Amino acid sequence: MAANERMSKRDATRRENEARILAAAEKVFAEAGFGGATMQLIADMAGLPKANLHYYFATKEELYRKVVQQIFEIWLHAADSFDNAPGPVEAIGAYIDAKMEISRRHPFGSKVWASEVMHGAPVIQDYLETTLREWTKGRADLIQRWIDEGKMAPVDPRHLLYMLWATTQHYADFGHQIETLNGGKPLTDRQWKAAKDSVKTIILRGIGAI
Amino acid sequence: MAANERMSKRDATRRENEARILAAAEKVFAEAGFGGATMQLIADMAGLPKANLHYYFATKEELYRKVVQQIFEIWLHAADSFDNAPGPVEAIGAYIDAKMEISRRHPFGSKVWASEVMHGAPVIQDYLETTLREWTKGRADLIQRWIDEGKMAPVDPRHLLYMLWATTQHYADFGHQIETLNGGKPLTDRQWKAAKDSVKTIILRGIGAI
DNA sequence: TCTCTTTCTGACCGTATGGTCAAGGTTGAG
DNA sequence: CTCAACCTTGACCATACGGTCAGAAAGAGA
Repeated sequence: MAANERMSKRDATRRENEARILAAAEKVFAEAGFGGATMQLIADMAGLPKANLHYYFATKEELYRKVVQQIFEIWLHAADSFDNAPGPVEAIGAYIDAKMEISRRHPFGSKVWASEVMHGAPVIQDYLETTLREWTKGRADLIQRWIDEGKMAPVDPRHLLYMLWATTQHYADFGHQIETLNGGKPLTDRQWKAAKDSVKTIILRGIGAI
Repeated sequence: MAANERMSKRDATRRENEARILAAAEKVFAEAGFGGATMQLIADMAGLPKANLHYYFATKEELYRKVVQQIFEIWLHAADSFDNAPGPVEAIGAYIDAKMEISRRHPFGSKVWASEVMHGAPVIQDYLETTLREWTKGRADLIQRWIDEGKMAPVDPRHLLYMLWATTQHYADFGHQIETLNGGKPLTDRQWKAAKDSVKTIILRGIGAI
């Protein structure tokens, strides 16, 4: 269906239902894990009968796979921040901003992703071995080039990438812990900014880019 | 029972069985999540009939709680590295070493801990609010003192701590991803050392301590 | 050895879950 | 208006799971 065609009522309903189900599933999978999540709970949260879920998504696995893929897309898109930057300060700074923003806006997705990887990536192992592996190699090469050009200190590019992932995703995956240590209150706008700035400052200075 | 008393056969068996069950449970909970883990699987892995598990641990929740508590102990013990150090370089360096070693030696425990926190800490919320909160405040104050004394750059102590946790635990929690990006092979001794050094270098330079 | 306590285990039970299905309702092209 | 395709849903099913229990086995103390 082309974008300029008028959408039929059916198409609109389908699209909306799928979106509701996916959103509900993301939340339930994040909060209960794959094994702890139930189709009934997802259905209730989406406001649909359980049998209807199985009309749109044949099995729990299929629904889960869609959720994980959706997250992977967002995740990869943030990687764009890395490109078209003259040097490490701009690239890594923008990447940290983007990933921190994802942690803030998509905490459920981040948790589902973390859970998937922690359990051995049963669903997205092929993505790890293809897309992610290539992406990582490309960025590691880029970082190495910056090092060779004297734009930053000689650090292991891969461990730097792991550090970026770990630090930014921590704010989503361990958000509950952070909230608890913040007096039980979610981080405010100001605190999120402070978090971003802290991470950027420490890492950029840590790699000798500033 | 005092330590110098001879242990009866019964006591020895009990101790051994509990240890086997806890080890098996840690692995299964880490790999499948609480919801995905089954008592049958834990029993098989421990080499005991399922009914026997329920003799030692009344419910799945109780077994899980023991596993999580065990991990928290190890986690807290690593925190000792922070003490009795003259300044940030020694303290944070030792802490990174200790936590990286835990990630390497107790990857299952780390995953269970991560999973527990990600799911809202249903079991160890009270620990977060008491022990962890106090520990964090103490170390944050200590870091602030170092800043005031000019031993390191002014960074937000709490965000620094989060960064330490995130970065070190990442090597356990996302170990599968790292292994995949390492050509499907676990990190070698040399690579673990490189990881530790990278983390220490970037962070210690990042906080202006070296 | 005898006896009491602790430990072990196969068989069993109620429940919750993922998934199915048939019947009825709704939509839209021709 | 018609009808075929599509969507919705309550009721249902088979299975797998956590947990129970009665009785057998093994150990400890006398």
